[in-house]
Amino acid sequence: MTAPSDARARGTRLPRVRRRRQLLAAAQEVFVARGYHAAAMDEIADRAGVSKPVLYQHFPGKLELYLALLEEHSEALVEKQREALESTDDNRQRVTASFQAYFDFVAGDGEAFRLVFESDLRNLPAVREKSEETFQRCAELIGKVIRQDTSISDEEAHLLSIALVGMAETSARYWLNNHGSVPQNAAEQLVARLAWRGISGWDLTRSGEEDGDGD
Amino acid sequence: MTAPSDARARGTRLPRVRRRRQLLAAAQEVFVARGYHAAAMDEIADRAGVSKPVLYQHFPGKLELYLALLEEHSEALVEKQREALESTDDNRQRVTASFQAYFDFVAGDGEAFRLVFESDLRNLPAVREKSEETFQRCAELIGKVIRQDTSISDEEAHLLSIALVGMAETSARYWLNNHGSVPQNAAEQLVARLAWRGISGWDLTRSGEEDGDGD
DNA sequence: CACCGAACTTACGCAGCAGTAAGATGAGGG
DNA sequence: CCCTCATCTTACTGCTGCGTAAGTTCGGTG
Repeated sequence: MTAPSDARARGTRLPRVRRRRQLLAAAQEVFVARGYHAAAMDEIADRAGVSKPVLYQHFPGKLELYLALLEEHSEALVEKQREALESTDDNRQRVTASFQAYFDFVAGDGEAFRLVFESDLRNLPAVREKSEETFQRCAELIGKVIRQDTSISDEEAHLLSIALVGMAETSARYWLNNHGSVPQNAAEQLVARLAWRGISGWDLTRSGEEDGDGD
Repeated sequence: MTAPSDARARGTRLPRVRRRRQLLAAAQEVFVARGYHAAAMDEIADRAGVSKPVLYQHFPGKLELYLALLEEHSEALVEKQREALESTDDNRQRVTASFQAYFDFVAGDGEAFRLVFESDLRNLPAVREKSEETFQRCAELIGKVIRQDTSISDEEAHLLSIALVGMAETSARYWLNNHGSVPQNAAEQLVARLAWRGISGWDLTRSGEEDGDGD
């Protein structure tokens, strides 16, 4: 039960780029564990086995350090999502792949998803914008697929995508926090099925329908 | 364009309970606008037309003040949700009512929903627990309905409920932030339809199904 | 009308933490 | 072997903002 990252080798000098990578890793751990506000620059430096001014030789301030991480992981999520949707032409498979991508993102990379989904700095415009932009880009990727294969209006497709992304994000986060009760695979499949049942064949039913009542 | 709340009557003495209510209202405005961290006790006091120590005669500290508001609005949401689900026996109607309740909650009460859904204090256990508890209670209300009318297993029903609540929360928040593009009514209906198509008749299809591919 | 207690004020202590001089240290080239 | 420059350290400053000590005003009651 020692520190998970390298506080190892306290007192070794590192070339610039290597040190920078390590500082980012240390910062991620601390920001994820404590959130932005409770994270102290001293602790980040400590965890990297280095003193505070070194941190300031690599990043102009706490905010920029945080934004670098946020940017990196936001991009990673969108990219994962894009790959998932391009991985197949079958829309049923696309839904599965898309949810899998969300769950993978949440399950991976030292819980970095908390920076993107649970930032305690959303009141800062720069952060809010980045978060929302990421969310929207994911939704837009899905919206494009929906529009492409249906006659749903742009506006409706957009809102439906938002709802689906919200569903993915929420269930993935919940699943991770209550690990152990359900394997990732089962959780993904279940939620993907819910989503697929929701959107598939949307064209065929129109606004007035009652759709039975079996629940 | 004066201050929306009562900084009016600076210098009037108020009986204890009345002052308390007013302080809570002032605090809500500031916490909603700035978030917990950026909210200053001085500003809250100012907005109530009073000096800081008065605040401390009503609440032991910033945190307790915040928790009082969080508690109040969390309870309101769960209650709204409970009423919605009890308002009818028709499950299709229940879904509509449930989403409507979410949208109403988000649309109402000076954006108090931001305290419950977008708190920048989630890293504090007390706050995290309250938020998650609220979320779970909403899901549980829905889960109970699902289980009651289907043969879905408890675990599956629970995860499905989580997904649905996530969908509601996300779409309601998104809808509010991008007001104007769609009327509340339309947004509610659209998302409710997505949800209903997702869960209704779940029993009839089983795990292996392909369910067509019309998108 | 004098007194009392609740409601309120000004003015400060104090702690945590981002960011910054100014100086030490060590690896590599001449 | 010594000079240089990048890397790193110790030790500080300054600010912001919560919480409080001590003193003031005003409505009501005997």
